[in-house]
Amino acid sequence: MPDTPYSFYRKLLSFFGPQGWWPTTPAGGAAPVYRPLRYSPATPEERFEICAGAILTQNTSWKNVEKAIACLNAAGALDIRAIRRMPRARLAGLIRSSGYYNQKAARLKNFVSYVHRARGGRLSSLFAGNTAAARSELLALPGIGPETADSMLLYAGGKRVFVVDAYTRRIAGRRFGAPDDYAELQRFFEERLPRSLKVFNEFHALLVALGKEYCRTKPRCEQCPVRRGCGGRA
DNA sequence: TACCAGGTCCTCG
DNA sequence: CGAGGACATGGT
Repeated sequence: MPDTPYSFYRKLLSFFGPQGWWPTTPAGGAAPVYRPLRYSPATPEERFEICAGAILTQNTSWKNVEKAIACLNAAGALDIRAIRRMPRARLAGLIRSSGYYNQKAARLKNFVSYVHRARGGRLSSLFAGNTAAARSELLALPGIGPETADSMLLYAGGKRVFVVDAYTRRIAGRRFGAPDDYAELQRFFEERLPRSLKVFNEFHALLVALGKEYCRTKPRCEQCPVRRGCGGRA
C-alpha cells in the first residue's frame, strides 16, 4: 500500500527521530546545536541566527555554514546591529567558509537594513503579523527566494509553512510523482498534512535526512529505511 | 578528478 | 517562460 504524505512522515519520524531543527548556538556556546522537540525559537537572538543561517545555507552544505556562524559568533556579529554596521568586505571574510561570500554578505546586509528600517530592528514584529504579508516582504528583498523566506517563516517565525528544497523535490517526485514547481509542490504537501507546526517543522528536516543518506542523486534504495511504499518513479 | 551541497538572480532565445 | 551560467568553499 502506497504511503500518503502523512504516513510517510510518520515512518520517517519513527526511523530518524526528532531532528531538532533549526540548529542555533547556545548562550556561551561556540557552534549551533540541534534542539529536538522545540518547535519555536525562544529568543530574538535565535530568530536572527536562523534567518542568517537560511541565507548562508543557500546551495551550500550545513557544515560550511556552521563554521561561518561560529566565526560570526566569535566576532560578536551574530547580531542585527553589528552586521548592519560592519563593512561588507569584513562580513564577507567572516562568512568565507559558506561560499558565495560576496553575494551572501550583500544579502545579509540587505536583510538587516530591512529589519532595521521597516521593522524597528525587531524580527518579532515581522512574524507577529499576517504570514502572507511577511512572506511578500521577505521575497521582495534581494537574495531571498521562496525557500529562504519559507525557512525563515517556519523555523524563525514558528509559522506553519511547508518548506520546499532540492531534497523535497527529488523525494516527492520519486515517491509521489508530485509536481516540481515550488508553489505547486508546497500546496501538494500543505493540503495533505495536519495543521500542526510540529509536522511541518520535522517533515522538512526529515526529508533532508533521508535525501542526504538514502534518496540521493544516485539513490540507495536497497538500504533505504522507507523503501516499502515507494513508487520509485524518475 | 569531478561532483555535490538545506538557492537566487540574470541573461538569452 | 525555460535553459544556462555565475556565484565559491569544503568534503568525498
